[in-house]
Amino acid sequence: MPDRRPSLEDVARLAGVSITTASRVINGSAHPVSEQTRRRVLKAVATLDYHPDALARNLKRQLTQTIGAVVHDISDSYYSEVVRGAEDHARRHGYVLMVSNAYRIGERILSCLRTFREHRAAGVVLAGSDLTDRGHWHEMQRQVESMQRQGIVVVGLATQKVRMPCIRTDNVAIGRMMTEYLLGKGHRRIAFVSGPQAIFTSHERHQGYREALERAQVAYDPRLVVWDDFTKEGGFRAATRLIEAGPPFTAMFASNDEMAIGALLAFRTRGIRVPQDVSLVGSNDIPLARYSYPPLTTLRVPMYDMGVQAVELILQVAAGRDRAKAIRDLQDFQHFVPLQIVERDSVASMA
Amino acid sequence: MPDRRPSLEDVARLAGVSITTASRVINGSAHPVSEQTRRRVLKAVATLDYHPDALARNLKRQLTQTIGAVVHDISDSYYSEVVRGAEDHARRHGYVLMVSNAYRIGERILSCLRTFREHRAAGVVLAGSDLTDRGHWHEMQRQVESMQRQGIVVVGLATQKVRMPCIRTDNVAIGRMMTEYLLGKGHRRIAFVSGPQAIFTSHERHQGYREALERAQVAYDPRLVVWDDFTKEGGFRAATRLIEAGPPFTAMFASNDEMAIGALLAFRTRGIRVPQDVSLVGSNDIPLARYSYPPLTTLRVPMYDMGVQAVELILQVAAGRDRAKAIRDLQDFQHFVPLQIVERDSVASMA
DNA sequence: TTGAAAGCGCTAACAA
DNA sequence: TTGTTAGCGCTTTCAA
Repeated sequence: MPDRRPSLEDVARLAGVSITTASRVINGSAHPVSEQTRRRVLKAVATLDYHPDALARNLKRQLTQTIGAVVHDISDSYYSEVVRGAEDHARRHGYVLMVSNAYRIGERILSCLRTFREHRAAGVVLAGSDLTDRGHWHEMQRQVESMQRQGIVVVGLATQKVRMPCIRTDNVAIGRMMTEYLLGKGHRRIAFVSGPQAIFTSHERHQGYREALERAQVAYDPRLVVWDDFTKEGGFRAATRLIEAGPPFTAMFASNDEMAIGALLAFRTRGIRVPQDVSLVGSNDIPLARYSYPPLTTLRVPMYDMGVQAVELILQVAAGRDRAKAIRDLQDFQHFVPLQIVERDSVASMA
Repeated sequence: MPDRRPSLEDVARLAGVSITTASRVINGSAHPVSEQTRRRVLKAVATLDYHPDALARNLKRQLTQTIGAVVHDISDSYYSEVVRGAEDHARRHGYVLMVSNAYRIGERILSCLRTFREHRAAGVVLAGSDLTDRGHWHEMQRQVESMQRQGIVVVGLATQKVRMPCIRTDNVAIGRMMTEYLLGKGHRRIAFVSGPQAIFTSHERHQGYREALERAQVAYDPRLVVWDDFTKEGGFRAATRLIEAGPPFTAMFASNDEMAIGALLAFRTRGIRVPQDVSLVGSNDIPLARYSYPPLTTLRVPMYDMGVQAVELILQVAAGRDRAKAIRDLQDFQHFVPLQIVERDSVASMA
């Protein structure tokens, strides 16, 4: 066996047929091939341990079997669930998924996009890239538009300042739902632990929080709101600040579960009991949420499905004839995934 | 601007130069190009919004800029940390990472390997694929050997029955260390929650557990050992079974943190306090470990670094001249990463 | 300093 | 039923 990667030509030569015939057999083409020839080719493939070169094939076919995913940080449960769904679905359809962590760094998001397009991805799933930075939009706008124009679908998983199809959550609704839930339990002094200022998701959830308060005629108290990272550490810091410097509160809404887990530790550290002393809710329902202590009341976001659906959208377009047109038609497509509150044990009524 | 993806030829034509010259400018070749020409080309690139085609480039160059990663399940913290390290490092060197979840299904692992080689990955990181199934080894053996022969490095992150370079943990040592730690705290009845029978990692940790017991002259009691999935659910189930049907124990060693988290819930559900009633240790030190209640005493495994190192190995080989030879030389390379116990609050002394 | 041309491995239109 | 051939978009000798 050769050290070099065998090519179709090697197979054809060994089987004593033309390269075309070999190709036909290997691809299971509809074109008729005699049983005997077929066998000879297959034999040669086995002998040489031949594996087709996807690069050459895709180059020729002018299409590709890859999809890119830009995420904030793959080790954050939210993104890993999304990616898992995306990968499962991509693989199911013979596509491979390229993944990149962009850590919400504008330049890095753009660079991932560039890399994926160079690799001729059929589409890109953009998660955790809803930066509020205006300078960044501009460049994104350029990049995404030009990708779309060239037939590469870019699907967003959050509010985007750039026009593109989205599979998303209604973050304002999330903020409202959780706040209303707490209000419904009789809480009036509700602290809000927000995600980073740098992304829209945070602002939207915060807005939902305000809206719910307003509707319930509860005054909005800015001292009850703290912004930090969407991480356990961020939640810990935010809750700590609130406990130490903020006015008293009977409930807290952490804008994602990771932060809620961090807040839980902050409370524990100070001997504050959840939910006896303070109630707590998160959002997203990451797998961990039911294993925290106490199990976290939160809101289920179908992360896995979002990954699946984003990929499905890409697949749809890729399968069509005029991709650029299909993309234009989808420009304003927005699918809002269903949301559902999951009640566990971190909330007490103010009865 | 065209809907079609512009090619180098389009750029050349617009700039009024040859395709060769355009290529030289775009690749920053050492070959001299007049300043004026360079500018014209760059201008054309901008106008057309040209992005080189990585497929064509790699096809020609006979190399590739991609690395594959086969993991068990990307939403398991262990793998997502490894992948994060791998991706960061790959990207730093201009490579893109393709990721696949194989869920420890033999056929699926093989299919990922096939896909990656077809896509001409420079190498593949194999994590969570240390299946004990003999039928599977055989096929793996064939596949991996043929990949290595063709210059594709396959790096393992766990014991492999197939010869390949590995960046790994000494799982027997892990089993021993944690058990000895518990013994050192005066525990004698130590339950062991093992990972799935299907992979070597579980058996190795189990063996370490036995060895430590033996050295300490503590009888091994099979009723104190339960096997289940390496997940929170698995840990919950295993601990529940142990509590309900097993003989009494004062400490439990869960072979990974996820399972420990699950066990924690099982204890809590039954009003068993950790560490007052029973001590608990896990392994790996996933980010969550310090946020559990109580914070988990565990063993730090440098997951991120393992990903980095696995990719580094691939990069080294890819950069060399004779790849197949470099791979042969690395065949038995085994790097054992440093391990360190992290003491938190889930263990009490039997003083 | 520039360009012509060969060819990476493959598919598909066309011919036989 | 089989084969010839023209590229896909790019890099890279080699020649001018």
